[in-house]
Amino acid sequence: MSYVFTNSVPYLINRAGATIGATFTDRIRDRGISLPMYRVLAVLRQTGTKNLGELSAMVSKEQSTLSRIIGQMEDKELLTRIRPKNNARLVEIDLTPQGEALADELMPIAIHFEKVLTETMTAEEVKTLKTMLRKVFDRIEHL
Amino acid sequence: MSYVFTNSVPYLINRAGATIGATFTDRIRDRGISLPMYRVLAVLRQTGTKNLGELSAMVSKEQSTLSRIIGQMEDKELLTRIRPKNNARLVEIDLTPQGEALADELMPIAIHFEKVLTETMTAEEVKTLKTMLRKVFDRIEHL
DNA sequence: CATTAATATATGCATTTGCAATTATTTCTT
DNA sequence: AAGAAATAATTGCAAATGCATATATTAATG
Repeated sequence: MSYVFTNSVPYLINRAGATIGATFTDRIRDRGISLPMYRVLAVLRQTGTKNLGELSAMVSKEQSTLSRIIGQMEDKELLTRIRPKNNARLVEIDLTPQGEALADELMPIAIHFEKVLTETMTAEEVKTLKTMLRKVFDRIEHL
Repeated sequence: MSYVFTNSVPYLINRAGATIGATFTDRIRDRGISLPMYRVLAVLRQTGTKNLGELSAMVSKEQSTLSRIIGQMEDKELLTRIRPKNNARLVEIDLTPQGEALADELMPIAIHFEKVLTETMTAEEVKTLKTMLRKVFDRIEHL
């Protein structure tokens, strides 16, 4: 079968991702945070303490960009950055109570997105979609 | 079932999309074009003449950003920008022969990506993945 | 145990991006 | 047909981004 760009996996993923991201950004703008900031809140709320490198991998942002985002979030007192005494090249990033509260406040929006995006799919289709998205991600290292 | 951010559709889509994009960018850097530029080449090669608004929708980039990207590509003589006589608020964008040649040159890379990303899936799984990505995109307007 | 290598984060700087406002053209209304 | 509204593209500007480099700390090596 011939290759058609607008039918390719990267194209379809980017189109969906960019559009969801723009819409979510609109929805959280009034809270004064950006989409990458939301992702940081959500990851930390879910998993607890992370250092910058781990967070960078989880939110799919360059470490240098994320370093600055974390700095801004620290200024907003959404999180704290502390260098552990036993290994001072790391920086442990933790949500403050305000950060946790904001993450909790935004959670219903994210739940709503998930619901609307998947409500016309069968449970099986949702499962396959997510499994394939993980598989795509895992295949990138073989490119 | 409880909501888990890193298991959500937006998270999984963004993670896959951002990582594919970064990898593809690495792969085309030596040709002197960016990922958005590649997408413009690929869409125009596939579909022919487009105006800015149409292109913006197809490559999922803000019109203002795309306007500048198109300007750069015009400088590189990859495409032309013409205001049609019959409707001069539009601008018709077309690949030059050099633009077509570059699109053709990059096509094997895109084909390779598609192959590697999907080669561990069944045909049925690929079909479901793509159908669900289109469905996700279509659902965004209901958010 | 002193040097070198490796790891983790942060910063300098040029480029890219997105929002808002602007310009240009066409369409609608009366 | 004139003025208002709508549509399309562009530009000003501040903020975000990514690459390269710098800084700081820990680990490895001779």
